[in-house]
Amino acid sequence: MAMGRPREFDADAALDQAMEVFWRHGYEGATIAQLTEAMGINPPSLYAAFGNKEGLLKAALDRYTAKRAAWMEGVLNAPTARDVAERMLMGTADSQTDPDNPPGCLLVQGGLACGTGSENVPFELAARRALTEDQLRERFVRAKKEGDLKQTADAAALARYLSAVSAGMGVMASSGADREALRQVANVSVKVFEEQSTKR
Amino acid sequence: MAMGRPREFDADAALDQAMEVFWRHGYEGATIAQLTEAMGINPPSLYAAFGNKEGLLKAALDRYTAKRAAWMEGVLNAPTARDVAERMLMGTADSQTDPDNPPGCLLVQGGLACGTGSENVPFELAARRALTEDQLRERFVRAKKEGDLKQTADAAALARYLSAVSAGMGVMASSGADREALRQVANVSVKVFEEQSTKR
DNA sequence: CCATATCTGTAGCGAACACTACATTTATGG
DNA sequence: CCATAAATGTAGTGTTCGCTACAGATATGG
Repeated sequence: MAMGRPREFDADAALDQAMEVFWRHGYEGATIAQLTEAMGINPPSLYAAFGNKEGLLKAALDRYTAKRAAWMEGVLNAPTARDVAERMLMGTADSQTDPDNPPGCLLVQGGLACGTGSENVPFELAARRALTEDQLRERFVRAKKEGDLKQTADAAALARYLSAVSAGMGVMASSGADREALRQVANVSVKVFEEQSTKR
Repeated sequence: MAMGRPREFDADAALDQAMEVFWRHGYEGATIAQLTEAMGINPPSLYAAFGNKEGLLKAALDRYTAKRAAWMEGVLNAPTARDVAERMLMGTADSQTDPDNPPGCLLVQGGLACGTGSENVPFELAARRALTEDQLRERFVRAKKEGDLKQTADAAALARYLSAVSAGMGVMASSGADREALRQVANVSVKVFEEQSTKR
């Protein structure tokens, strides 16, 4: 069997560039011309590798979550629920205002409402946001078992709350909120967990 | 001076329909064809009345905030900072899951990141979100003067926090979160204000 | 009743969109 | 060294986008 001509570009490096275009302009605002230029390839290479624009988005989202996995593991490994919340929100504040990437969060501004024909893009983003929320909820269930979170605490509600605050910070960051503003929000938000924690 | 042929459609009623299209599909996802059909007019009437697509969005945003003004006044008239927060977040949870309008918040999903040529749409939305945050901040300054909010409380940070939570709830609502889920977030969020309030 | 001014509907403008046909190039398997 | 298979670059495809020219309709001012 012949194997065909090998790909000349690095798919991961190209995805990093595509990710940034989607991040900055949203799914519908990003054009194939912008994407191919940033990726350093021509349209046929893009379509051969990723199928279509939506396939490219999914691949970029996979890479986005993969890159954040290590950080997220560090968040979940914090000793207490309160520390999980603090690491989560402070890390979110910092990454959403990191000059090395576009402001905000790809999973938020990538496309909350889309036009006819792209209806599942918002669902795609929502599904990936939900994964983080699930991880947090399970972590808080564990925190209750371990006793650092009150038995009366609602793990699902707390996880949803953290998810909402992160998304809200993403909205603010996307329109220019600076790091200090987001850290203020994080600091206020964490107080909820101090009230829900057992005294030490 | 001649006055010309009078307009045959009701501008406010047409704006209500345009608002809903922008709300459901976002600025870039909404097409002129969808807008004109929903508004019951033809493109020349739209352009004569609102200039262009962005002008129509601004007019729709004006109407959106005008319609919410009465509700917002009720929020700010709550007796204490804690009650302001509760009314704000509970009302947000309800309106963002009201079956009479699209899920979520127009000022959030209308367009956080846009393509080349629509760069000021996100700023337009952000400016209007900032107005609400300003109102909240001033209300919390008043609450400190009136004594129901601790003197150590940071009015600006609390306003930003409420703004972030509302936006985050909008993100969740846009992807199908139900009313109960948003109310859970609201309930958790309000706890911050109980800690920042003076004992009674 | 006419001149002027504005709205309305039809019809279509140029540009940009996502996407692809096709010939060429570059690898592998035998 | 040839047949096969896949990626590439050029140069488009048809469609949809926001927007508008134009002619006819409908009001007012004098």
